[in-house]
Amino acid sequence: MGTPLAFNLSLPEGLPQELARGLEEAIVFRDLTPGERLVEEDIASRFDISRSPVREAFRILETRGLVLREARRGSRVADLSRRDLDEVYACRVELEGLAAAQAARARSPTDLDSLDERLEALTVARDRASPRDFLRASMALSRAIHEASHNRTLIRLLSTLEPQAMRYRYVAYVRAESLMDASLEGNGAVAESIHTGDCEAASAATTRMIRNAWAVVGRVFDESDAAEPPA
Amino acid sequence: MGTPLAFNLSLPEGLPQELARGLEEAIVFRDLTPGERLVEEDIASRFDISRSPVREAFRILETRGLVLREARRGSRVADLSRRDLDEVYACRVELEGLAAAQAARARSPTDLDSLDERLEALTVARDRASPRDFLRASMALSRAIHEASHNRTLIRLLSTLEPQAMRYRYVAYVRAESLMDASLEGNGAVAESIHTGDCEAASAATTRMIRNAWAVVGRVFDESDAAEPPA
DNA sequence: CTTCGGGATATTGTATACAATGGACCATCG
DNA sequence: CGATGGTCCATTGTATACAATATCCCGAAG
Repeated sequence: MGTPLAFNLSLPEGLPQELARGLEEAIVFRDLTPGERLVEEDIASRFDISRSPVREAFRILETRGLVLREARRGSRVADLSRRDLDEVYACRVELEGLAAAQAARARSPTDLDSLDERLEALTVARDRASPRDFLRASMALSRAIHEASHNRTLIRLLSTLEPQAMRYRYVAYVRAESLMDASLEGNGAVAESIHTGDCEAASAATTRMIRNAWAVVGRVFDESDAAEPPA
Repeated sequence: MGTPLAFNLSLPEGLPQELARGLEEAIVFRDLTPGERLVEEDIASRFDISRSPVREAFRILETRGLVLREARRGSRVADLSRRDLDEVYACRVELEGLAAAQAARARSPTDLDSLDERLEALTVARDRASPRDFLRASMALSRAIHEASHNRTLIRLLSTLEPQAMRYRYVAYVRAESLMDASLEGNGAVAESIHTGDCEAASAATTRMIRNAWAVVGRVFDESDAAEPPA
């Protein structure tokens, strides 16, 4: 297990949200390991806050599939498994494809600027060859695409699905940094289609990219032992 | 506005979940009207409980798109709009299609029994010509299909999407009861494909059914003034 | 040696108390 | 008469206290 929870709480967006963001990063980057128990009082005292915002943060993470809560039995970090990976990617293919198509149709000039900006940042992160930075940049770009769809319901669904996917991507990027190149290339193609306004192309480029990532990330996952065997 | 919150709390599944279920029905069936403010203390005192479980219930409903929460400004029932309707249905086409396809592949004998049972119940509800009963039965059938996919991530996503759709379906069924016939027929076709195990057919039947419903429900919605004009 | 039961303990679920903030109302001033 | 500022109040956000329950440990019985 990694560094235990070394982040600070600012509060521009509410304590629970801020805490959830920190815990989410800790889970994605494996500072909190799969299956690890999360005790409300522990987290609360660690950040010198009460259990109320901690509970709310746990609920947020539960809707993102990162934390499992069982009534009166406590919470724990969700396990990683090949089955879960397949579930997440099957959903991503559909929803990301839809997001790209709608983004290509509904995009605004502001959206395109945001897209270009974040694609540039992704390139920079790739050159730094840091899986963490690359993933963060990739997450930001994805969100920009989702926003460009101007479909708030879709954005809501994707915001609860993407963090779950990030965990598998992180495992894969650490073991095979070259994967970042493929991701960068795929995202470039998607961005271009969105610029053009070609819905079909945007959707096709996206589903192709994600299906490809699915295959590779899945292979790397099977070769690693990132999964926690059920105790 | 309708009967204000006339349901009781049993507690087989936790107080917040039970409360959320009741409030969800109240919102779907318009006992709580779009835009209506939801004050934690009011609900709490009405059911003789404290604000804690009420807050948790609100959060659950927020993830289902039924309640909007703004920091320190309180919660209110989400508005209905043509735009929101289109957003929800665009997502449903993709996710329900995927669920049907995976159900056709992964179904177990138990799943098929459950499917038949609920399809039968749907027929009965149609004959009763009660939009409420029909919707409840329809929701149960949908869930059975989702469960049959054995894709927990997909189930999670759909459980946060479907309640939002129910609101629009309710409005439409009240104004045009004949819509229930179309729904029954569509669901029959889907169930048959799942029985057969034909993924393609199951997916196609589902997307066809939902796209058709989208068109009709949208038309009825436009003709009604179910939407709350932004104050 | 294993199994069953009972009590202690750790942890969550709920209730209540307190703090902080946003909005409304009203008076005053330009 | 309209704008501006200040005070009050309604409501949420956070903290703390209390209740309930699942789990673990240990001892006794088979």
